[in-house]
Amino acid sequence: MKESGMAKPRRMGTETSETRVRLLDVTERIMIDDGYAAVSSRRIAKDAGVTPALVHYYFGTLDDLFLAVLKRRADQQLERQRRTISSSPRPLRRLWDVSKDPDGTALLSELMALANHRKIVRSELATYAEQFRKVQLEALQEHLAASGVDLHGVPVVSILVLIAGMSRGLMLEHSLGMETGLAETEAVIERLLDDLDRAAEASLT
Amino acid sequence: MKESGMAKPRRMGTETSETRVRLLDVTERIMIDDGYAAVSSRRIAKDAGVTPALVHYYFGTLDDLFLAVLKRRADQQLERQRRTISSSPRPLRRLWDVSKDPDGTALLSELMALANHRKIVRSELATYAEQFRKVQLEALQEHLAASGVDLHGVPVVSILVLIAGMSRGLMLEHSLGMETGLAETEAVIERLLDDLDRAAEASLT
DNA sequence: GTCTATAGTTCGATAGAC
DNA sequence: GTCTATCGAACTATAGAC
Repeated sequence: MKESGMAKPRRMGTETSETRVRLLDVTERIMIDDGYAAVSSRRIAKDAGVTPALVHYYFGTLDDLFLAVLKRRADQQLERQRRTISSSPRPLRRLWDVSKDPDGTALLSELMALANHRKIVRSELATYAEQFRKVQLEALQEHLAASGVDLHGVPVVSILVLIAGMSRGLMLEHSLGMETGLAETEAVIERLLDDLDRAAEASLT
Repeated sequence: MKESGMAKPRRMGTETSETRVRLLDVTERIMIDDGYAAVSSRRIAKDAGVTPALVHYYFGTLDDLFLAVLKRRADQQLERQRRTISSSPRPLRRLWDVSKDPDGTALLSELMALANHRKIVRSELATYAEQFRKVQLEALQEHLAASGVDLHGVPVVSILVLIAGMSRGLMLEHSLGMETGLAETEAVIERLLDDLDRAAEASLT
């Protein structure tokens, strides 16, 4: 299955085309720098040095393009994510550092905003996001169960929700130009995660 | 100062016009329901039952309209916010409940997304957001200092950043259709805030 | 595989009548 | 205070030449 559903018999570029990859790269960059609303076939074409028609040749509609951006990112990260948690000695801190990546966070924020008024993007994004959380939860639960660390009644999944929410939140406020409380809060969270990681490490020895 | 800078000598409606208020209401509703990208003079006019030209008559440009939406909301909330914290027996829980308001959170999220590519919106929003945080911080610091509660090294401002970030985060994930971990995490945060509130109350008696 | 040309929309904003 | 009429620009998407 290379494209959505039983589409019209229209010509469409191959998955491996270099141009296709470049168009995805350019689209990601526009979304990160100027927001999803700045994405148009003309803008993409201009930035990529091709003509607007090529965008439609490769992706059909803009919805399909957004879905392709989402799918590529998500597939890239999913397997890596699973390994990250189960192989790192400090999985929580590692997860936090990965979540803090400015580009990734910005792109995710834009996709979430986009999902607000593109039904197909919403359902795809929700599916991926749930999948991510479950993969992370499984790996983390395994890790913490083995170490027998005490969370004082806090569900393991809440640590993941906290990491996801606060990395997005801090990044958003920072890119807005806010300052009050950001650095302190980042430090508090990192200390918390480090403490948990260390406690888990200690119980394992 | 009723409008931005030394604008052209163009006619413009009064601040108190009923139509103007209705246009602001309709614009807020569109942003909350369908996102800022759905806002256009034609859409506003249609929903408000007037003609598109009226939007420009009252607000000039769309930027001015967005700024008016922001200003009205912010001014409404600012004084109320200050009173909320210093008058409630459980200020943190109260702040959390207010922050959870779906409409307010959605509108703020849209304004933040909008700020991503409208310079003037960004700087105004950042100014207001910083002002909010400082007002909250001042009131909260006073409250907590009087009660002498122990935060175990967590800065007071971080509680505010947490409330802001997680209320937005939980709401975003919920509106996306996600489920895993949301209810548990909301409960954890509310327990934490309630505990702090109770501790502060107890030290005051 | 990539291009030109273009149809068909929708938009912001303004001028000027009422 | 509200309307009609309209200009000029940007956009999505397609058909068909090369």
